[in-house]
Amino acid sequence: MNYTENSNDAKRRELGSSTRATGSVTLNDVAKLADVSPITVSRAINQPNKVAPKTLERISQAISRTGYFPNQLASGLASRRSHLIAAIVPTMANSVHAETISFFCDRLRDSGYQVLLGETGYSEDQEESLIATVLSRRPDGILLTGTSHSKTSRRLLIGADIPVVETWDLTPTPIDVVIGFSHQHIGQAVAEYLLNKGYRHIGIVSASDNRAKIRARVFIETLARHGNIEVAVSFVSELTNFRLGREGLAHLLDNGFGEGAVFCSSDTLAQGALAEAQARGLLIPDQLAIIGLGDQPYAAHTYPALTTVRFDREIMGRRAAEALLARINGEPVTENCIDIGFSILERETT
Amino acid sequence: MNYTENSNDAKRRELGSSTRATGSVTLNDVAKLADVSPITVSRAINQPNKVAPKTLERISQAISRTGYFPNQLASGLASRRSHLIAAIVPTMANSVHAETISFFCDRLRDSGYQVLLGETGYSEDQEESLIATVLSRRPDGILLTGTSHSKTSRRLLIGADIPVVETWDLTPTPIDVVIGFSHQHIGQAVAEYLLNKGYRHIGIVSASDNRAKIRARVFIETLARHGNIEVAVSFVSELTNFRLGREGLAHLLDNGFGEGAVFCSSDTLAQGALAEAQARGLLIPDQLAIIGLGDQPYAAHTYPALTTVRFDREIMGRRAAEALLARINGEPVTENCIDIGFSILERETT
DNA sequence: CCGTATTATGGTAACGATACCACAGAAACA
DNA sequence: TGTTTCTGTGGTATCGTTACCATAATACGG
Repeated sequence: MNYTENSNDAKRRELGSSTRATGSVTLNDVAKLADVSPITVSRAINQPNKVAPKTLERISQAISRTGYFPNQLASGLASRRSHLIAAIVPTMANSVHAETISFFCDRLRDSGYQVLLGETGYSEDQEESLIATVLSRRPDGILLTGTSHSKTSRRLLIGADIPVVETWDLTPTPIDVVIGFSHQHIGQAVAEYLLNKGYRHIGIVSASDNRAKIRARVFIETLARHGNIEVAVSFVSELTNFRLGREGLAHLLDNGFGEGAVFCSSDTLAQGALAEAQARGLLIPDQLAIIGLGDQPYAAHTYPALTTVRFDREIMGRRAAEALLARINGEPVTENCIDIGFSILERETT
Repeated sequence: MNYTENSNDAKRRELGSSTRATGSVTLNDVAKLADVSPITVSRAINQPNKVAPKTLERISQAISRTGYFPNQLASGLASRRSHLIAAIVPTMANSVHAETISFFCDRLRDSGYQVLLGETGYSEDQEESLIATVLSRRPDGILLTGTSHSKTSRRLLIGADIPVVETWDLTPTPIDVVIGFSHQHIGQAVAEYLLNKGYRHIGIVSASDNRAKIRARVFIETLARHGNIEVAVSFVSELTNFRLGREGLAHLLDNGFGEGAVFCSSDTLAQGALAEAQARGLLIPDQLAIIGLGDQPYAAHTYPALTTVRFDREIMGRRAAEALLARINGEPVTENCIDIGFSILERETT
């Protein structure tokens, strides 16, 4: 009964348009119009200096006349270069990551690479499945957040044989390149800073993601060792927000923490803590000192201005992009472990 | 001189491995091992219910034995479904957009679609070139921020013949579907709210992106019409931050704006303004009332708590994803203009 | 037990680009 | 002028997958 259709199909094929034709303009159409071979059009687009000026002119006219634009899927398949870079972050809802990615995109903009985004929600399992999914797009490189990955994740990444940049942390054993800062050192540095300022009654309001936990651990250890101080601890979830900061400090205060200094594991938490302290009428920093982490844009402008730990997200995002591009282009990357450092910005809350 | 190489190549080809072989496991390898045809493996992956259980079992063993994972570039090329959705935002550094994208990704996670990210930096030109680049990846759908696009952009998008969702605004003439809220109505509603509260001395600290300018215009018009009030105006850049909020309010106060109410075009600006007011010892809201926009997580917890205009980024992100998926799957989308509305949350700063 | 509907599988030809090699003609050199 | 290098271009095969059609095998109803 569908004989008619079949013969139609056959006719269509004879006429040169296949059953699966999409109607969209292809490189071939441009080539025909410009009266050159497809490969020359391809060269005109990708290596124009290898094509004679007159030919180039004819081709670019044909391109604009047909409204052609390339199909990067086909290009990626044939050239084994997808011109895609995957970026995997815990969550974009945390503005420090959003900012890093923003700088990362900026740096990539004019390189012909585009960013494939994935969120893990701080879960290693989800990271693993995300990595598998993302690798099936054959990205030319991948940006990861953190240095802690499941065995399978590492295996997949190594097997993919593409540049990998890990960020937000340091490790002596990166998969490929790591760009970040030491969370141990931050824990220690903040502890020592507070000791030097003379604080002896110290608490911490901390998120519970891996990196925050490391900072908290070293912070607590350092204070125990150097000042024989027992730290009052209040852990909140991985995802932090203003409310959790208020609640975290409230928890400390309601459980006997009087006056002293509190290290908050993010500026968001610190800002919440600040509000809670003010709501309770505590004098800052005389009765309660607060130090945050991240140097978010608002940190310099809270009232009083927030003391915080600063690290440069612009440098991290940009250098991550540069490292990936360098690796992709086969340039040697001399350092595979880049410490961007951090600093403590003393403002008015300590 | 390279005859030897040629004959090597020929030999290699005879042996079945071509010059361009990549070494990676393909569907064919799996098919051979499972002793079925490639197309059956493809079906086993994409429509497992169409394959006999025993065959399925053999294939999935072959897959895990070989460590195969699919090449989505090839898949996309052959099936004309890239399973890619492009998301274009002004900047991820603005947390309201980052959040929207986060919810958007969440909703898409288990659908097999992934997000290709692009930032326009609030520039229409950059949006245009970004759209062209992105479309060359043949995404199955695209999310845009705002409803104002260049002619070329519109032409490209319509030509691409894929679902398009515009967000963050409303328009009677969407390209395809629009999900957002009315910036005119916000300008009017905030003006009326302040009038009803009895304020007669009113200022505005506003960003200068399209949507903020529309809100500002209607705000000013409404106050002129209904209260015969001349609004003190302080415009800042497109990208807002805390500092600009302080400076914006300072500008107003230094130019003769005494006591009254100020509408800030984002909570970020409002927070900065709040700090500036406090630094100057102004009583809030008695001497200076402030209303923001966005209901950022911290807005409920500033001290005093910030009155603001709220709209639901979760709903916007999620519904945008759902609309795109529905369109892609050919389901009818009844409404092509979805107003998610907004509300004024009265807290302590007004 | 036969004809029909359904299920499971395969062969072949795309999808739209680039890699690889070959080669003609121009330019450079002896 | 003859030889060699360089420049510009094209032919063909391929990248790894799926669409389309065909067909064998099985189930089903009377």
